Amino acid sequence: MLDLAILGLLQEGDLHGYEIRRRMRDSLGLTANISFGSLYPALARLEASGAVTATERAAGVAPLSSGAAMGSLSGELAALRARRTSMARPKKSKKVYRITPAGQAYFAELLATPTSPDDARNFSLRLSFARHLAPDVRLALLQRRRAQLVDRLTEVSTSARREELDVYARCVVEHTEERVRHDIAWLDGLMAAESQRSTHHSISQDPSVGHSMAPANE
Amino acid sequence: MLDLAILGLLQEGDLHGYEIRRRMRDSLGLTANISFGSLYPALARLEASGAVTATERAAGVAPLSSGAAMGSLSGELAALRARRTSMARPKKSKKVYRITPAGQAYFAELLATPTSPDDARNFSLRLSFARHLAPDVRLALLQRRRAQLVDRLTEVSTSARREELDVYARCVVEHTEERVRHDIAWLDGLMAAESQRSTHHSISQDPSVGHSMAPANE
DNA sequence: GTCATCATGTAAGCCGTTACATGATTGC
DNA sequence: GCAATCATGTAACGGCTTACATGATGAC
Repeated sequence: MLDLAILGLLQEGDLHGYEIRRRMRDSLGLTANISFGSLYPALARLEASGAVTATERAAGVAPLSSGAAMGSLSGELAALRARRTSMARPKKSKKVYRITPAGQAYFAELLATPTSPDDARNFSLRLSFARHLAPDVRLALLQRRRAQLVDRLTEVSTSARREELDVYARCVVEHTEERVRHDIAWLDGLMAAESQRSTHHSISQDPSVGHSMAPANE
Repeated sequence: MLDLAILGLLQEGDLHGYEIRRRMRDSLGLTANISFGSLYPALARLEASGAVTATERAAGVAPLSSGAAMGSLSGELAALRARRTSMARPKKSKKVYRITPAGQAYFAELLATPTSPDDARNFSLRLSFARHLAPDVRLALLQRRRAQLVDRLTEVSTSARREELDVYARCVVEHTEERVRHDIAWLDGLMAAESQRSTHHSISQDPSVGHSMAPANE
């Protein structure tokens, strides 16, 4: 789950850990901030497994962007220069992560693999990265989620001992049910949009819009 | 969290583990079934700490309540039948749990204590049991939750780099935001109902309605 | 110069899961 | 008698949190 989120964010551009956390909060549908205690070990693991590479940015180095398009080259140079000039090996410095081809493969695998506790969080995360999926896989994702919600709805209405519940418990159950219905309607809307897109797919293949390959911002 | 749910359900009447699990699914707002691997150890812990007592049905042991009010009548019959028919001490039998005064105290403490990861699940659970709370504590619970959601909303709208997101990520974020707004409106409705109730509190103190002290069903 | 914020990490532990194993009850 | 379901448990493990510890950067 964490791996998927990290790799997905790194597809948009190079980032350091702190920034990854911020984006998880407000780019993904995540309710709560992920903790550093799980983020940094995850990054270390991904680096060890070759899914990402880390370039250690030393103190007082100019940011990437100056003139060129992709930043890591100047970044590496800057890091080297900084290491030469000032401190030999700063104990703590900003580490910028970049996804590798192996990491991209891993990401694709994670994204396509259905997960066993297929809850809302998992689904939201996958949907956030849905532009990396083939249209049919994407549609399957939506349909699978819809089927789950429908299952849950019928299950809830079947039990139907709602009259025995007190006001508060009942209102929680009803609110839950309402939310499920609402989510189903939402999914229906998304699926409709999907089929519309698929009819126009010869015109614009890539559903990505308004996306700038921004480097890690400072 | 689990302890709170278990004890809360046992306040409605005696239950065995399997039934507790079912009620967690459809009486509480729980999305997924709790697993037995966490439920049974939790029950064992609660029993060891004296918060609940377990009467083993069909073990030749008479249930607690011979003549008294609470309704384990069917339990007694089952025990009698089991004693008549077969083995003296079956290795596995249905265990019916009952909350103790100590358990009720523990429940009250858990219910009133605000939790650090104060997420939706925690809130739903507490709200389900809100009839056990004093009106002011209940209102505080609602207000605290509302404040959190509002915080989150402003936080999300502050970041507002939504334009940089692709269609899918953006629609996830927007749906999340919409859900938060909807939840806030829901809470507002609940709080309005609360203040209405408080104006009539001399007429009916106990907000519990339509609740039958059902024994563990078979 | 010091305070808040940014930034990276480690250690301990909780809470829950999956997978496994077993026994009792009920319907046919 | 056999299958499905009800019912109780154990063992191993995983993911994520809190609390702790440290260092760099920028504002004032």
